[in-house]
Amino acid sequence: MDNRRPYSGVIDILKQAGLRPTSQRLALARLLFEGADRHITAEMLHAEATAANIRVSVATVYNALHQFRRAGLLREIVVDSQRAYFDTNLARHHHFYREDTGALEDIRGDAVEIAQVPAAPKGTRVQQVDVVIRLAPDDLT
Amino acid sequence: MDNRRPYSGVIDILKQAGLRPTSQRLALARLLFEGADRHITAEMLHAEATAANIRVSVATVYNALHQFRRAGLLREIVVDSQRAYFDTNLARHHHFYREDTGALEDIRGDAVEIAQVPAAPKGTRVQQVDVVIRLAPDDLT
DNA sequence: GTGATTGCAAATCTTTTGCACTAAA
DNA sequence: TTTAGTGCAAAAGATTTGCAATCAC
Repeated sequence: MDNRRPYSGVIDILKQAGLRPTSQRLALARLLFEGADRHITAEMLHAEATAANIRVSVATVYNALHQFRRAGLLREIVVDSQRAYFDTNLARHHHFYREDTGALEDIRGDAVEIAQVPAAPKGTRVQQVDVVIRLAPDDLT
Repeated sequence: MDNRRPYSGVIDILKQAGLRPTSQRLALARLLFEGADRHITAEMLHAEATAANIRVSVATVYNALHQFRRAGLLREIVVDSQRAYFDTNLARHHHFYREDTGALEDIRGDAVEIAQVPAAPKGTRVQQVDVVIRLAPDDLT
């Protein structure tokens, strides 16, 4: 086996997901998975890649984000009806969302207790329970 | 006072919201508020208006929806990062969302118990707590 | 009248698609 | 090789904007 290549951690992540470790997927995966957990939009990721001198088209960023999501490497967070956010934190958790700035912040899963979740309607099953706490600036004028 | 006009209920709703009861606002408000509570997108409302022989432009539908929301007559529900849904049910409540069909269903506010909601970060206040239970078809293959 | 409201079309923004080109295996 | 992946530009879908025409008061 060839273990001399750098970034083998990220390469393995991609391989296990059944995705060819192409140079742009690798670069995007490094931005996403090598640091701390993060919340990101396609536009943000594309800008970061560009800033890091990685040439990727917007289409490829969208492709990669959705491939990563399908592979279970990312989770989509729906907090804005105009743009999609992705979260690298896969643990069960929830979010604070500042509507004015668009900033997202994690809430640990065990910090919110949801009791008596109603049963799913007939013919359906619960896929996920999302809790979003929307925040506004606390202007104490 | 002139009470002979039809739809005075809806007219009053608009007037109290500080919105001139123009013919298209009136027609849209009737579609929205005269029946049972409903979940609707701009596109759906425009199609309904058109089907009811009401001539309104798409832009006016968007304007009206946002004016109604600002006036507190509607609530926006964020369940899809591509389109905005509006809800005429103003009571505190939550939603089931079928990702495959886009169908929304209310969950009574008292049917979900959220315990230990964490405090809002410094400088912010909680505006709203949204719980979305995402549903998938229960294929018992 | 006159200021708010509308319609229309064009613009904008995010996301997707089609297709020729390139690169991984 | 051969097939998946990429870039680009164009298309698509939702929403907003600019501005002249129209309507409520």
